[in-house]
Amino acid sequence: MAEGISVKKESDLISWYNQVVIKSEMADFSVVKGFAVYRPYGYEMWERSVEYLDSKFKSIGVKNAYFPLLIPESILSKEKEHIAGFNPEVAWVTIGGDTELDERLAIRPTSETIMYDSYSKWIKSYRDLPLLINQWNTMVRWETKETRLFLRGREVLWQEGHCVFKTAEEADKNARDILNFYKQFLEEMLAVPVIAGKKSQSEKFAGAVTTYTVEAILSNNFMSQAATSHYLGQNFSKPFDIKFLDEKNELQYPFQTSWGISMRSIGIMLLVHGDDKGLVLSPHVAPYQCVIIPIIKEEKDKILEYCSQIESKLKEMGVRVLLDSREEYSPGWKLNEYDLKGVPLKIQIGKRELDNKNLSLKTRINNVQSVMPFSEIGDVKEKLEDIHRSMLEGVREDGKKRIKEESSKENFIKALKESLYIVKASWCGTPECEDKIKNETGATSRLIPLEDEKLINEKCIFCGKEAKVNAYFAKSY
RNA sequence: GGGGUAGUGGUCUAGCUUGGUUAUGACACCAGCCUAGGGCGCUGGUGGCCCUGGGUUCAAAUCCCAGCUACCCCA
Repeated sequence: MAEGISVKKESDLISWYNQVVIKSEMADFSVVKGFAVYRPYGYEMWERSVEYLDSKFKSIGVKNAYFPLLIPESILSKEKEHIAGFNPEVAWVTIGGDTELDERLAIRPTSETIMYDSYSKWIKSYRDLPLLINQWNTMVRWETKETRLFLRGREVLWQEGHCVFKTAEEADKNARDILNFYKQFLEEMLAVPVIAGKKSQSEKFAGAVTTYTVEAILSNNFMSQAATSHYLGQNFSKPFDIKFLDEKNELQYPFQTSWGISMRSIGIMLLVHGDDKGLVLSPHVAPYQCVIIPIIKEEKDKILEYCSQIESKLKEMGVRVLLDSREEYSPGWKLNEYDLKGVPLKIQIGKRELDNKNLSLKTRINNVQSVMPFSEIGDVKEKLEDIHRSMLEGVREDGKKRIKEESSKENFIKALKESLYIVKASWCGTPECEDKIKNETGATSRLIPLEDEKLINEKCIFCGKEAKVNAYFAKSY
């Protein structure tokens, strides 16, 4: 059984994170670097996430499909920027059995190329568009940096959507609509507030025209990219020879999007909400939304019967509930255990509750205790919604305080170097300037707001040239 | 890409400097008893290729080299 967390979240975020993830039995390291084991308690949250997102995608007509794991080098290399971006982290298959392959095969780092090879055969006419396909799979990127459970692996569970449209407007709208789904998912399911924006030239996806992103703010003033959605323009349709005849019988290259969210989103939720006692889960993804802990001194049978009564009532209401009537563990032990596991609501039932026909509730987020008459047990659902809301709003408020508009270069560098706060500043947006910022501070631009904003300053905060946009800067996980 | 730190039953660890009986302790786990409002108590028990491979030595958990894994710092 699990033991407590021995590191404070504030003093060492990564040690704390590893302990929380492993001790709560969400995930574990395997023998291969960067390849994690996701255990039932963690995987169940991913399943819930998949279910939510899948129905969102399907609501706009996206269908699921499956494309091969392996991509021939010649196909992967068709789009120049794309291969240049991914080449350093591709894992290759070069031998089958004991036969050297004529052409090496990439384990997909992402599937644009292999999918668009098929798309070029399928798309002939405007009547074939839009083509809206998604796949749930895993990809492999050979990370050389530290790998982390959920947050950065060499093998990553995710979904990748790949859509094709007649016009640029439709495609760009699709990329933005999907970004909005991601934002909704992160906020409604994981209680993680995010900021939506565009990526800079150097941070965008290799081969994209525009990369849209949603980023979460962390307690150490880092930002973490939770999902991205790319408008690809005709960058892929041209090299892959995807063409359609329009209504006027003219050949056109279509416009494309690709978009993905991975298990990293779960890791971000853990970072954002966890505390020194362990996980703090939103009721919307928690495997158990509440746990009933019997406290037995006398009248054991009556108390247990009352517990079962509460359990079946909650189940009837559609609440995911666990009745832990194991006698070999004390109530105190169980309270700590379910704190570690992040169960949103604990219900303690002893003689007091039995006699008064009520329930003692304790919330995970703030450890507040309250008493509820059994007759009002229907309010538990509402209580769970309250928990989700205060998790979301609490972090949203906290996040706002971590962002500062800045126009002094000196403060900008100091703030980023020491992660004092997230800096919003006006910026020229060039890759050269971004490179220098990264070298000097260790931070990068995380996003540029979607809507045009009034510039904080007319000059770029770093190089002093003409500013083009406002941007958020922070170190990132 | 460069440098550093660590790896001992499931977990955390002692031992390593200065090589030498049966590898230390706590927790967890198993059996039995006892218990219950924030990690109950007692008794007994199971469980180790001391990360892997090589080297030095009469002798290696201990010294040396390499690899693997995790973590940290720098670019």
